[in-house]
Amino acid sequence: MRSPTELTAAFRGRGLKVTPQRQLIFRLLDGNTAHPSAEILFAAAEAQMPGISLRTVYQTLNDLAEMGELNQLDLGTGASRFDPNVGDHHHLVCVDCGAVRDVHVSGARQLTPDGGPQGFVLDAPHVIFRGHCSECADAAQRS
Amino acid sequence: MRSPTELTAAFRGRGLKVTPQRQLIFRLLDGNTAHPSAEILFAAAEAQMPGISLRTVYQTLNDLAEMGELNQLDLGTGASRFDPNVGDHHHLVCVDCGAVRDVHVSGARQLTPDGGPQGFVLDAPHVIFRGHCSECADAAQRS
DNA sequence: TCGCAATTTGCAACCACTGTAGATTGGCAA
DNA sequence: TTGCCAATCTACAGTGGTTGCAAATTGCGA
Repeated sequence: MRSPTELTAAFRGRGLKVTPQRQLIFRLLDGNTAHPSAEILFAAAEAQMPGISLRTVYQTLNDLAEMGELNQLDLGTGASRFDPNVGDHHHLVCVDCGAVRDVHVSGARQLTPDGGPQGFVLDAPHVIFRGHCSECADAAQRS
Repeated sequence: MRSPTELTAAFRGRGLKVTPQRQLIFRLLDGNTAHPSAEILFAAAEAQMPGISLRTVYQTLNDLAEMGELNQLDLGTGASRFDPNVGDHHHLVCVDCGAVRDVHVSGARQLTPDGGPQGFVLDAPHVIFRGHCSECADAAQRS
């Protein structure tokens, strides 16, 4: 995702308006590596701008995703997670608490389906490592 | 997933009962490579057993997944997809129509996160290739 | 500064899925 | 073979995540 300033220009260039609500969401996402859900972002936004609606958060996230500024991830954690890092990377997912961490995986770009793409026109592969984060593994150990 | 006959024994062995509804679902999944959703399976089941409930389909799918006979896949297509193939393989997903195809990917097992597992205890990686299947790519071409 | 299209908000609706309860039934034990 | 009872089935309500809609508001180019 580009900086809040650059996004402001990008939105205007598309005929989209730049509202205080959107600027707040830009700032909340800028440099955010927590892979927040819409609800989590809404909670953070509400703390700074009481009265902002969840609907507006969804709307802006969808706009950003459509512009390619944001990756929407479906990792089986219940809600979609939003990732402002749109570079080449992959994900570690804790199946207990839903924590998500970015990771680089060398060799991932070179992966191809054995036997060819089966007629599909394919994007780059996405690698998901599921498991238990240290906190959850520790908690399970103790119990 | 094992054969319907073996599943019958496995269910009884766990103190679970084998009902006509469950046997039907076993048969619908046996050798099924379509990665159906619960709704799709329900529609197929209802055709052969009018009156069967969606709740029962979910219940049985959950039981099978818990027993490790079925993989539940969250691929961002709206609903969970169920895969009776529990061997080592990966997936091609059409982002237009939601079609899913099994693929083998040589080298996938060897993938690891650069910089180590970050404290996570990890399962085997899962590789997802998103793209457009031939039908959807053709349809987009024509329009 | 104006005007209008884009946006925001609140709320209803929708989809996928799960909880619950009462009626039913598989399957073991006698 | 029968009887019992826990497991199951169905119907329906409820939940969580997300989108549709309409009325009121507002950004921003002319």
